[in-house]
Amino acid sequence: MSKRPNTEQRRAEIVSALQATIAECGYAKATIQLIAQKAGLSPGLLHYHFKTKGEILLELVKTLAGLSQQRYAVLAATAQTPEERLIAYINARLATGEGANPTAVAAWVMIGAEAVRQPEVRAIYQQAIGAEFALLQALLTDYLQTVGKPAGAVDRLAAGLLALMEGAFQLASAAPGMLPNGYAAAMAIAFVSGQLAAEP
Amino acid sequence: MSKRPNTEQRRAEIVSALQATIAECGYAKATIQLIAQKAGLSPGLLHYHFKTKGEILLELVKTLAGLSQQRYAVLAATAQTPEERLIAYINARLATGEGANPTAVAAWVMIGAEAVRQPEVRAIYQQAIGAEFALLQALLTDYLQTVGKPAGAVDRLAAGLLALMEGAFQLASAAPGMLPNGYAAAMAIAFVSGQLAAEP
Amino acid sequence: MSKRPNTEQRRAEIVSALQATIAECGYAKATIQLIAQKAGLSPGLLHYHFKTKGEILLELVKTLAGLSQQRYAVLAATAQTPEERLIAYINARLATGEGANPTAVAAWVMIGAEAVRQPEVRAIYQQAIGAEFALLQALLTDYLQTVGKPAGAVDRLAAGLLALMEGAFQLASAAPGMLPNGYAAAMAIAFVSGQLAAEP
Amino acid sequence: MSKRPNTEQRRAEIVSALQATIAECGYAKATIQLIAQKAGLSPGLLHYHFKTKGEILLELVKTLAGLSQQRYAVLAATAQTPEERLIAYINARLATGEGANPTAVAAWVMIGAEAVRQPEVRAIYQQAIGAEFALLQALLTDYLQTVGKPAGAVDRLAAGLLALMEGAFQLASAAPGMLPNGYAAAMAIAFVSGQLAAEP
DNA sequence: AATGAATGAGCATTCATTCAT
DNA sequence: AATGAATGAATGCTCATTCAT
Repeated sequence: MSKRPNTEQRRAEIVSALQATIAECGYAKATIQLIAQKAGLSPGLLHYHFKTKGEILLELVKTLAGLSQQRYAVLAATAQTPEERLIAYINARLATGEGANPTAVAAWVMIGAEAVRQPEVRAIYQQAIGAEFALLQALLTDYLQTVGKPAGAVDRLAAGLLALMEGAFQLASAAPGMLPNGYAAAMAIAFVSGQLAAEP
Repeated sequence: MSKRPNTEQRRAEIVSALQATIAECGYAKATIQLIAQKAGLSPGLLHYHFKTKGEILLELVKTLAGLSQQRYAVLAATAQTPEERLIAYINARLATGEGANPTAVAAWVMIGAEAVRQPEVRAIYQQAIGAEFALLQALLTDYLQTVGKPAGAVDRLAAGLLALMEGAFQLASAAPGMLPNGYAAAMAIAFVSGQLAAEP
Repeated sequence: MSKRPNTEQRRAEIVSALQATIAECGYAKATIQLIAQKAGLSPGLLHYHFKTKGEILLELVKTLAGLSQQRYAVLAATAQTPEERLIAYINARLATGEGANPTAVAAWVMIGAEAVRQPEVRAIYQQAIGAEFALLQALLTDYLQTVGKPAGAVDRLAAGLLALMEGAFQLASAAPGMLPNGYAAAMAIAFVSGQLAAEP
Repeated sequence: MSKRPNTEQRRAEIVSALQATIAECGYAKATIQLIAQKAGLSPGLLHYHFKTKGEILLELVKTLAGLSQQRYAVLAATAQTPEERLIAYINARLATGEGANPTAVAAWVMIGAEAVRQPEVRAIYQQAIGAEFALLQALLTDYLQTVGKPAGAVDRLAAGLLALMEGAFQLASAAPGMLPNGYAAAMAIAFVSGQLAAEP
C-alpha cells in the first residue's frame, strides 16, 4: 500500500557525491546541479532529502569525522602497547599508500577553509578537531607514562602533532609531489621520539 | 599639469581590500562590489586596473609571499648565528603577539584552499611554498653544520616544519582558541632540537 | 468486508486544512505539502482526491459560501419580524464574539484577493457575492415595506451594506485592533436606520 | 568624468511597473521577469535598484498612500465648508469616472491581501489606513460641529466609512459590474447624512 | 486509498564583466 | 582615471504534479 522509504540510502549517495565534488571543485563551485549529476539524481531530489545545500555539507563533515573515529576503533583493537597505538594512529592518518583516501583528504581541506567563514561548519569542524585533539592527548599521556617521562607538555605536543597533520593534508592537496615522499608520518613519529630524548 | 598615473597605488589599494575581504568572507564571497566598497572605489575601476577578479587574487598571493621574504631579509640582518636565524625565522612566522597578522594568515588559508582547485592560483601558491621550503632547507643545513650533525634528513625535516606551520595557520583561523597559547612556535623549535638529540 | 469509500470525509479534511493554511499564509504560500501536513495526510493523497490545487480552493469557496447560507437558515427560523431578521443577519455576519470565526474571515479575504486574478475563483466568488446581495435585497425590501417606506433605493442600500461588510472583513484581517470594537455591526444597523429617517 | 545617477527615475519606473503587474496578476504572480519586461528593463537591473522584490512592494505601498494624501491636499484647497470638504473627500476616493484609477485600486486590493500575511507590508498598510482614519475623524468632527451635533460616535462613524470604502474597492476589483453604478459614493454620503438625522 | 520519492519548470537573487559617459 | 548603470548567465531553492509501489 505504501512506498518504502529509501531516504537514508539517498542521503548517503548525495553526501558521497558532495565529497567527490567538493574535493574536485571546492564547496562554492560544487553546485546542486553538479552534485546531482555526479550522484545520478535530479537537482530537485537533493532538496527533497536535504533542506539546504549547507545541510549536505554538515552531514559530510559528520561523516568524515566519523570515518576518523572508526579508524581509531580498528587500530585500538590491533595495537598492544601505547607506543604501537600511537604509531598506528599516526600511520592511519598520515601514511600514504593502501589506506590513503585522497578524496576525503581534499574534501577535508576544503571543509577546513569553509570553516573559517561559516559558523555552522566551523562548529562541527571544531568538534571534530576537538575529538582528535583529545584522542591525541590520551595516546600521548599513555605513551609518556610507559617510558617514564613526565606528562607536562602533552597539550602542546598534541597540538603540534595536530597542526603537522592538518598542514600535511593541506600541502598534499595544494602542492602534491613537492615534498619528500612519506615525510609526514615519519616526521610525526620523529617529532614524538625527539621529545622523549629532549625532555629531562 | 601632467596627469601622473596612480595606477600602482590603486592596484595596491585594491589588493589590500581583497586581502581584508577574503580574510572575512572567503574568496567566493569576496565580490567585486564588496571589495570595491571596502577600498572606497567604484566597481568599474577594479576592472580598469585588473582585467579579472582572478588577477587580483594572483597579485595578492604574490604580495603575501613577498611579505614573507621581506621578513626574512629583516631577520637575516639581525641574527648572528645559524641557530638564531632559524629561531628568528620560526618566530617571525609563528609567534603570536606584536608582529602577528591574523588578516594575512586568514587570507593565506583561504588562498591555500583556492589553490587546491584553481590551477593558476596553485602555481603561484606552490612557488611561494617552494621558496619557503628552500629557505627552510638552507637554514636547517646551516644549523646542522654548526652543531656538527649530518644533513641527511634536511628535506624531510624542512617538510615537517612547513606542514606544522601551514597546519598552525589553518587551525588558528578555523579553530581559534582551542589549542594552547603559543604552542606552534614552541613546538617547531622543540621539533628541531629534538631531531638533533635523536640523530646519531 | 466491503471497503467503504471515505472520499467525502477526506475531501472535507483537505478543504478544512486549506482554509486554515490560507488564513495563515495566503493562497500562494499554501503549498500542497503544507496543506497535507496540516491535514495529517500525504501530499500524494491530495492529488488523488483533487485533480489540482485550484480545485481545492474552489471547493473551499463553495464551503465558505454555504456556511453563510446555513447561518441564514438558522436565523430565519428564529427571527419573527423583518427587522429582527435583518438585524440578526447583520449580527451573524459582523458581530464579534461567540459566533465569530476569524479563520474563515481571513480565508475569505485571501479568496477575495485571489478572485481578482483567477477567473475561476472569481466566478464562484461572484456567485457567493451575488447570493448575499440578493438576500440583502430581500431582507431590506421586507423591512422597508414593514415600516411603510418606498423600496426605491434598495439596490444601492444593499450594495452599500455589502461593501461595508466586505471592508470590515478586510480591515479585521489586515489591521486588527486599529478600529473601535464592534463598530461594524453597530454601523451597519445605524446605516439602515439612518436611511429610514432620511428618506421622505 | 562620472555617470549621472538616474536611480530615482529608474526606481519610479520599476514601482510603476509593479503597480501595473500587481493589479493584473497579484503580487505572487508578479515575477521579477514580468515586472522587468513591463518596465522595459533587464531583470538584473531591478535588483540593482532594489535589494529585494519585497522592497519594491513597500515602495509601492508608500507611493499609493502618498497619492491619497496628495488628493486630499488638492481638495482641501478647493472646498469651502466642512460639508463640502467631506463630500469632496468621499468623491475623490470613491467616485467613478474621470479621476478614477482602476489600476491603483486593484493594486491596493492586492496589497491589502498581502498585508494579512507579510508583517512588513502590514505595517505600512496600517500606517496608510491609520492616516486615512485620522483624516476621516477630523473631517467628521468638523462637519458634526457645523451642524450642531454631538461628536460622540465620530470614531465608529469614521471606521464604518473606512470599511465601506475598502469594501467598495474590493468589490470593484473582484466583482466589477455586479453592483449598481456609483453606489459607493452615494451610499457613503447617505450614511453620513443618515447619522445626522438619526442622532438626537 | 494511500504513500512518499521523484521530476522539472520557474522563481528571486547574485555577480563578474561591460560600457557609455 | 573614474563612475555607476546595465547585462545575463548561473545558483539555490520551491512546488504542483506524477508515479511506482
